[in-house]
This record gives sequence, structure tokens and C-alpha cells, in this order.
Amino acid sequence: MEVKYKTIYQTLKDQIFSGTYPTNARIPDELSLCKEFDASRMTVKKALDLLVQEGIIYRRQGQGTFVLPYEEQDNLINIQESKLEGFTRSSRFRGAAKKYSFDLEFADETVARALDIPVGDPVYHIERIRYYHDKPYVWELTYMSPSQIPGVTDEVLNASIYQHIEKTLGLRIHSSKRILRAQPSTPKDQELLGLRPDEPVLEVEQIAYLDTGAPFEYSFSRHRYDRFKFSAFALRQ
Amino acid sequence: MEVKYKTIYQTLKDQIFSGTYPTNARIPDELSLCKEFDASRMTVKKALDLLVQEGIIYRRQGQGTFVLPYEEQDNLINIQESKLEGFTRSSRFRGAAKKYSFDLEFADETVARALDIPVGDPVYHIERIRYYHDKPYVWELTYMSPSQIPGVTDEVLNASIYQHIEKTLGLRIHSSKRILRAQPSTPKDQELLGLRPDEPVLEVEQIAYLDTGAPFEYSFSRHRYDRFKFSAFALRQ
DNA sequence: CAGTGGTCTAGACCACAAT
DNA sequence: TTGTGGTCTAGACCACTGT
Repeated sequence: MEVKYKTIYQTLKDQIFSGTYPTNARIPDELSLCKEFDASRMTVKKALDLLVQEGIIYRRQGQGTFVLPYEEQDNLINIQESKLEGFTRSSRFRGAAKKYSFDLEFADETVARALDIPVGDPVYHIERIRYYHDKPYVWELTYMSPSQIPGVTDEVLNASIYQHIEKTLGLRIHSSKRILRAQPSTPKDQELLGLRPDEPVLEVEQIAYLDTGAPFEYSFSRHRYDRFKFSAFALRQ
Repeated sequence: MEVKYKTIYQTLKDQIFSGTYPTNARIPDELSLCKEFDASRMTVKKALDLLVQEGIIYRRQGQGTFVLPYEEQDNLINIQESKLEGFTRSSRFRGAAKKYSFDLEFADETVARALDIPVGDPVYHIERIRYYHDKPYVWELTYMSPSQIPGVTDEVLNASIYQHIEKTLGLRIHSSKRILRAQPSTPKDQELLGLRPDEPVLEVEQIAYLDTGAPFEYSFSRHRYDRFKFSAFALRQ
């Protein structure tokens, strides 16, 4: 938080969630915030824009800036999409993970196209099952190319693959694209996640990119339908 | 597009998708764009920030601004979440719709809580089935309170409920929250969408809000699992 | 009218990358 | 060193809202 607008953003966010500015309250106008944080109006605006993007506040010309109602928590795992924290939040939620398999395979056409490598090139293939309250909720299949991400070992996987990529290899993760779909469960889904044949999974297909634009990770996460939801907030324009 | 930064945003976006700046190309630096559009650097930045948010470009300190690869289209209906167009795009995609039922009911507990009205209050209950290439792909159930949104008729529904709300009633739609889940299909899903019993639906639950903060619409859209996907883009921070 | 947010400017200095 | 984007300022004028 070395940057001023992020400090203002975080301070206001903390104040909102700690109840200093409760739901539907009006927060101080921009000029007051400028004085409070010793910042220019553009800087305060930038902080407020972040909060608007996350659906935490909204602003009305001529009236002021107001705190939006926010959600109580429930028992579902909730991936909240937000531009500021999207990538990290979803990869941050983990729960206990069990490595199910880890080997080297030849890339089939789908994997090769996603990772932008030739068909038949070797790829790491990692499968994990993650648990929440001691019950399985997701089966993850991950593919990475050793030519892009070398040195993946059991130890690396047990620690953090992202650490390995960014710290050890000195690469930078840039972005990810995700596609969500409902799917009938396969017999393997049913076995691993404890589903009945008529119970579906929510599949999240993800391609993650390095800052060079190269895709480095292709993954499928097959979630129990009753333990995973995805929420999104959209402002009318 | 009366505003300068939106004009710059739209012009660059058009140029990118028309091939003036192809995938991975570097677009002109900020000072050049300032001259080209006769704008200050802050204004150009604001336009570029929008494109970054939508996952169209990315920027690298010391290097420049680059066009990200973008998706080819497939046959699935694709709801792209983006802060700029999120609300409208998804309510813009329609296809032919058939009204399945339209009546007045007493709000049950779920609907009452979502719409923030007392249990037992009357609510409009609208069901529609939407078609894409002459085949059903979604069954929509919508609840609205006549005390908030009066005057809903067959004619209004056949035209546009959003027009009615904003033009006729003079209310302003502010935002929406959506939750996505996979669900087993019910016998009714199977009948309406032509699914087998083992085939699931992707359910999108949505609450839409007026600018007063009041929820005015509660809806469930149950999509055929094989004709709907939801995609999201996340930047690493 | 006064108070609010929305846009825009013309600079400034900094951080980072390539040369 | 040069060129790039990142942050920040101290104003200005405009658009909208409520009084």
C-alpha cells in the first residue's frame, strides 16, 4: 500500500466493513476526503472508483457517495469476481488439498491448443482433490508445459506452484481467462466427489497467461454443484 | 459518446477489433495518443484503463501498451462479464422469447426476502422460454413487486420491461447481483428445455436494484448446460 | 442557489525497461 | 540515457440534485 490511492481505498474499505460507514450511509464528499487524506481530488476519485468497481459503494452526481448493502456469508464457497482481487482471491481459497496424481504426458489436441504448443509435446499433468470441512468439493486437472515452467516437482506442488513460477523462475503471471459451465457428472466425478449419477458438476476451465502473453497453465476444476457458487456484480451504465 | 475519454476508448476498441492494431501489437504511447486525440494524458489514461479492465489491452511500465489475443466465437451463448457492459450485454442478448405464463401470486419467503417486501404481498410472476436457432436454451422465472413496478401488462412484456421501468415509470436501474450454480434438472426443466434426466442446468439467480437501493426484480434463469457458458477475465494484481 | 460528483487540463516527479 | 507507463497535483468548468 505504498501508493496513496490504494491506501485511501483500503482505509475506506476497512471503515465500511468495520461499520464506520454502515450500509446505505453516505460517506464524506470528495473535498472532505481530500483534506482527510491530504490528497488531490483525482487521487481520491481513483480510490473511490476502485470501490465502485467492486460493488462496495455507488456515487450519484449531485447527491453523494453511498455504501451498498453487502452479503452475509453462507456455507457455499463463493468466488467473487472483482477486477482488483479476482485472480488472487480465487486462487487464494484453498482448503486442504490431496495430490491425486502427477505425471508427464503427451499433449493432446485440446491441451496443445490451449497452451499454444505442438500436439505430442510433453506436459505436466497434475490432479488434485480439495476438501472443505473434510469433504471433497473440487477435482482439479492442471496441465503445464515443462518448456515454459521447468522444475515442477512434488515438493514444489506441495508448497506453491505460483511461488515457483514467480520467485524461482522469475516469471510474471499476468492474467487468466475462465469459462464456467454446468456439466453432467462422469463416473469418475461421482467417485471422487461423492456424487450421485444425476448430480452435476460446475466446471471452471481456466487458461492462465504469463506477462509475455504465453499461456502457461490450462486447468479444469470440476466442483460439486452444491458446494460452489460464482457471484458477479454489474453496474448499469 | 459525448465524453472525450469514452470517444477515445471506443475509437481504440474499434481499431483493435478491425485489425488496425492486431493481436500482440503495441499501440501508440500515451503522448502520441494525447496529440492524436487532442487530450491530456489523464484523459487518455482513463480510456486505456477501460480497455485494460475489459481484458482487451495490457500495459507494461517501460515497455508500452499491447493488444491481448481475443477469442473467436463459438456456438455457445457467452455472457461476458465486464464492468463497462456487464449489465446491458447480458440483458441485451435475447433471441426469440415465448411467454410461458404471467400472473399475480403471493410472495413466498424466498421471493419476499429477495425483493425486501412482506411475505404474502402480491408479486408478478413471469415465465419465459427463450430460443436460439429455434431450440429452447433458457427458462426464465421473474418476480417483481407491483408496488414498485406498477402497470406491467402483456404489451409491456412483449415490448421491453426495462423501457417501461426507465421511460414510462421514470425509475433508474442501478445494478444487479448474479449468482451462478450448477443444478440437477427437474422434470419441468427436462420438459421445457428438452433435457434428459441426467442432464443439468446452469442456474443464474439475479437480483436487480433501482438507484434507490431497492431490489425490484428477482429472477432465476435455468440454462441448458450445453448451450450456455459464462466467461470472466481476471488480471493479476 | 449551494453542494455534490464528472470531466479535463498541463504540468510534475517517479519506477521500470531497453539501449 | 531515453522512452515508456504510474502516480499525483491544483486547479478549472460542467452536469445534476435538492433547497
